[in-house]
Amino acid sequence: MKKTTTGKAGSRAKPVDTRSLQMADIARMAGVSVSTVSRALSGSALISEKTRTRVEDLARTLNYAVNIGAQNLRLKQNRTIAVVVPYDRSTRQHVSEPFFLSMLGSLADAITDRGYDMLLSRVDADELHAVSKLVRSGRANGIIMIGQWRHHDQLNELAANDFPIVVWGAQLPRQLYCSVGSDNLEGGRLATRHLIASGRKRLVFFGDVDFPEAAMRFEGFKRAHADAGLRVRSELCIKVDFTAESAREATQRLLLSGHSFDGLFACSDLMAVTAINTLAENGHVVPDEVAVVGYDDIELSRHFRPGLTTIRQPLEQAGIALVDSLLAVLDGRQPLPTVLEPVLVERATCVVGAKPPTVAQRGAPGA
Amino acid sequence: MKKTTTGKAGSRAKPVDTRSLQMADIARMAGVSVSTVSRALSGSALISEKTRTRVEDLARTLNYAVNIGAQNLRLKQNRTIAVVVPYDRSTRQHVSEPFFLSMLGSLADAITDRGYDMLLSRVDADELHAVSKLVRSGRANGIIMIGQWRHHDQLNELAANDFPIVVWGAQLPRQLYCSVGSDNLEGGRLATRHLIASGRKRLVFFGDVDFPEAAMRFEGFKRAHADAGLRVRSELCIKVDFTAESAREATQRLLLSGHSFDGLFACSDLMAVTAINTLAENGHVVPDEVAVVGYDDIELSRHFRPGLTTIRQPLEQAGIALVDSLLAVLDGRQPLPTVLEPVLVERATCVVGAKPPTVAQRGAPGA
DNA sequence: CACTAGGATGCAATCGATTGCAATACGTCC
DNA sequence: GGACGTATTGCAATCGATTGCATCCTAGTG
Repeated sequence: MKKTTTGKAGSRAKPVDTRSLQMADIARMAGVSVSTVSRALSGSALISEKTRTRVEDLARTLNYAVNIGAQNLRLKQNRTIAVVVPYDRSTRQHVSEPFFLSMLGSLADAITDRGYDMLLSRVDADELHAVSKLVRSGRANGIIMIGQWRHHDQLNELAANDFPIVVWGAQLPRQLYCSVGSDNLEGGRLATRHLIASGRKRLVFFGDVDFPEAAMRFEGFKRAHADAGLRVRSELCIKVDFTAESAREATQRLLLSGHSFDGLFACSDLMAVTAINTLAENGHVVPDEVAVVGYDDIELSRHFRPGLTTIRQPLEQAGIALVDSLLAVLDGRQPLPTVLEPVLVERATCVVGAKPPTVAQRGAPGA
Repeated sequence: MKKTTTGKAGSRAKPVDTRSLQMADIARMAGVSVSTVSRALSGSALISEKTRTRVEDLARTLNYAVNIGAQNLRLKQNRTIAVVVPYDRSTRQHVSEPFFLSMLGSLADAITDRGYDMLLSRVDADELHAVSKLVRSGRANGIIMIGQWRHHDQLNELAANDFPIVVWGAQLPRQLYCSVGSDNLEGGRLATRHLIASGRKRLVFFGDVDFPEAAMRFEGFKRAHADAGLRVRSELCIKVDFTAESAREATQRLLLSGHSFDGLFACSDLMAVTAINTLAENGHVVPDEVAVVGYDDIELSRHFRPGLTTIRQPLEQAGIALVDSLLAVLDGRQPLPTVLEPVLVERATCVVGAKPPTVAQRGAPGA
């Protein structure tokens, strides 16, 4: 009942099994040894022109492809990079958050371009150490993790063991792993400075400073205030996690609180957009009464009206930098963290019969 | 200079190489054979309780993980599903198109839940046959392709050779492969009927009927007209591909053409949103003058104002159906195509001081 | 013609696991 | 005490490739 895997041609009964063609088959048909086929297909100089052509033609004709698993096993390589998207059970944030998705696209391009395969994996953010299994088990050569979350220490521990990982996120003190991220402090400062420059004085901050990225942006928020001789109003600094619901709630609470404000810096476009919508639903005009600046410049922002001014993270560069850094790590080098320059993307408010994008408006505080 | 791989303990010099731990190491340390370790770790009943515990503990302590490559080679499996996102050089559409990305998230979840890994791969839409290499080379067990594009025939050819593939897209006549998709005809009909029900009579269609999905939606568009005793105005049916630029251009050309219209059905939310913005920039009020319905219900639409009425494709179900169908195919069965029910998502126009979402408005034709 | 250099090819070990079958150990029963 | 059953364990083949080394063949040279 078992398949007798003799060297005989065997019964060519039904190809139903799609039992893949192997080198041995090609070898037999070409009348040479497996070694020769292997060498011919890998372009070894040892093989004569004539033989190589014959083997190559045969392989092409039969639609043969080298079994990568076996090849990898033998060569101890695998040309695969795992991209890990942690998800947080508590905030229920997951892979479909728009920013992550854009990042994925950018990574897919960069990885493919370099001839690697991309393995996409989600892990519970509380089980980050589990990712090491991807490498230990030979699934992937190395890992790109999107976001540090609250797990700087876990990441450090991994890196301490020479684990090939590169992280998208903030550059932190005493960081053992290589990171790629935009300059969050500068980003926060740019956004805030923009609001201040347009005459806003009572600025709201939306973000969760438990996340390193958000903490840095908050730092920038404070610096910009200091630079302008303004003080940060702690009652306007609100902890909002990266979900739309959280932002909606926070906005409503803010309106109810009665604190006045005329500007808002949100740590993500999603928050910003939700805040704007919530404000509008409550009869407040954006940007006249409240100017809003977001972060990330996701696809959404490009189509949103009123135009959402935001801080763009150069995602394409990010994908490339992440991949190249990881390849460097795999190559035994120790690449330095990459800090990308965030860019303020100022979008004109294109209301019907759009006013020119004047910057120095002054509106009555909301609520 | 070469590594002498003798059975000796060898020089434990530097673990720099991170040369991975193997079963042989565990075996040596546990004082048993490799076979025993393998059985112990895979929970074979042949192994005594005592030995198993010892081996398991050792493995855990040493942070050992079975080399999946070798395991797969031996077991002739690989528990990996490749998700292929074709990109089209001509329309320059690629993986970051919002709808694709949402689909990815949904697939990642479904695949992970079933204990498979997900390999993400982009291929040139003109080289679709190249995907078969992923399976022939043992990279993945099967393939989920997102979108049929214009390549029904190529897909059929693959499927004819018992190639394990499942496709997200329309169900077409004489289709050999398994597809999962929403009922595009019904979707188009729903959207159109909604426009007609709100009193619109001169409807624009935006889409590229070279894509089967769009063609079906157009069919629904025509049916709804017929049902209502209206005629389709061919001068208002415009070929627009799935990019924002194309939609913007088309809208402008439409406005310049002087043809009057009071409703618009776009084959994607991206088109719809772009059209709305372009209309607004040209001084036209949506939805008063022109009512717009999109397709997909991407994240963007949830946050867009005026609220975008759209046809939702149930992505979560889609991901699950795609994965389960593929698993069925891999299991040798022939799953039937899945047709998911599209849903009309009606969003109130939430302008400041929002009017109630009355449906029966009648506006002056644009341009 | 014998000898050799060197080009082309094949043999067999190897990568790190799994598993059929043989071998061993131990206890029980006649 | 010997035969036998059962519970464990190990040996060795195998998965599909790559590659060091041996072998074979041919042509060139003295």
